[in-house]
Amino acid sequence: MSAVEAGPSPEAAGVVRTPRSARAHQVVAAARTVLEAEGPEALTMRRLGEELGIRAPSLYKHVPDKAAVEAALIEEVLAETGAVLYQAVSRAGPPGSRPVVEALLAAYRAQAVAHPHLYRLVTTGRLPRAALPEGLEAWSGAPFDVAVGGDEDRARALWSLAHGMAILEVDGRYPEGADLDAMWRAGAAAFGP
Amino acid sequence: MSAVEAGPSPEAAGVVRTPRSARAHQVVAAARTVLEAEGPEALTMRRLGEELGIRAPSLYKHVPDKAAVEAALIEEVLAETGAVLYQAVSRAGPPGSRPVVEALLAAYRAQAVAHPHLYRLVTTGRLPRAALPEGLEAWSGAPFDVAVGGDEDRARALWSLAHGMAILEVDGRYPEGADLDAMWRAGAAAFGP
DNA sequence: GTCTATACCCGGATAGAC
DNA sequence: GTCTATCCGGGTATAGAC
Repeated sequence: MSAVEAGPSPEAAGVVRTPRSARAHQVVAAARTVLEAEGPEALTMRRLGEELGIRAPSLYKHVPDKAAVEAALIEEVLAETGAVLYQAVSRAGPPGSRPVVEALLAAYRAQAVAHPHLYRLVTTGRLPRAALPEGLEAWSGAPFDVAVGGDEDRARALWSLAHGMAILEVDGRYPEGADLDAMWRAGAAAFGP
Repeated sequence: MSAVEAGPSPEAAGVVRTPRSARAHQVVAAARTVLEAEGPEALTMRRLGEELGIRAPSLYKHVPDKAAVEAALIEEVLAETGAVLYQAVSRAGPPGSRPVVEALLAAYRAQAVAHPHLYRLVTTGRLPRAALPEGLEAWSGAPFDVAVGGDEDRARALWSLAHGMAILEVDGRYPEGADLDAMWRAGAAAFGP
């Protein structure tokens, strides 16, 4: 794992984004639109072709395969999420403080709930690391290090808590009447100093 | 959500398990074997037919569809996991104590790591609640209530932390050199009194 | 009541013509 | 760069043999 520090953008941290042709970019944009609006079942190559006014096989001139489209989407979302989390953390107070933990969790939850299908795509199953820019994954998670004041193990535990609450909320796993705001507060309290 | 209390078995808590024909039971057993050994891509109706020495279409005389097979598997695993977690919690010390939290997390992690494909099946995506016995889901999670001494919000946060750490570990999401034992300890410390 | 054969639909992907 | 034709694999409905 390369040493990447939290910051406002991946590029500022020395992470090199994957270059893509204009047409490939359109494919990825279409994929994002379809996935966000209609979910993963709708994300088919035929559907992406439709969206761009061409036949599905033609897509393969611009993009290697479906997995590559998804990887590109994951790259976009990791970069955006990392930036949002960094913003939240850098405004809330000194590293390691309770307000920072609260701000980080609030921002994390908001991202997940606002884009549930994207959130699942990025966080579920194995990550296609080979297709992602070196260092991007670590950079996007760096705000958690800031929030806990540097302890790696605690940072990973806090990230795990955030992901657990986010994915279970997005997947509708909590019981009907559960007070999710109160649960997120309890989570912040457990990691607040 | 019906009021279900933690206990050694779902039946003891008044949860009624779904009845199934002997042949249907064999189908579910085969599904478990295939899924555990080879993962979700291998879990196809044709493959289950092979396993039982019949053609795939014949399976539909015993089982409504593939989703029902998965739901039956989920039911089995929820019952088993709930029992294991109850065991762990009931031996470790008084409800709400730090040793109980540690024992619960250790048992939870062990279950997930021992059966990663089953763990993903049960915890990923939406739960097919309509196909599950009333109360089973709540019963299987009740040990978390015991572990935190009754606070619902804290119990849900602890469950979320456990799931977050378990799924990220099983999915290989932590960086190469991460000390996962230390992370789980940090998680327990956050929720230990 | 149990199984088989057949067939349909869908989705990913390739080959080769224009 | 786009097309058409085509293959493959997976879920599953139907018809009918025994």
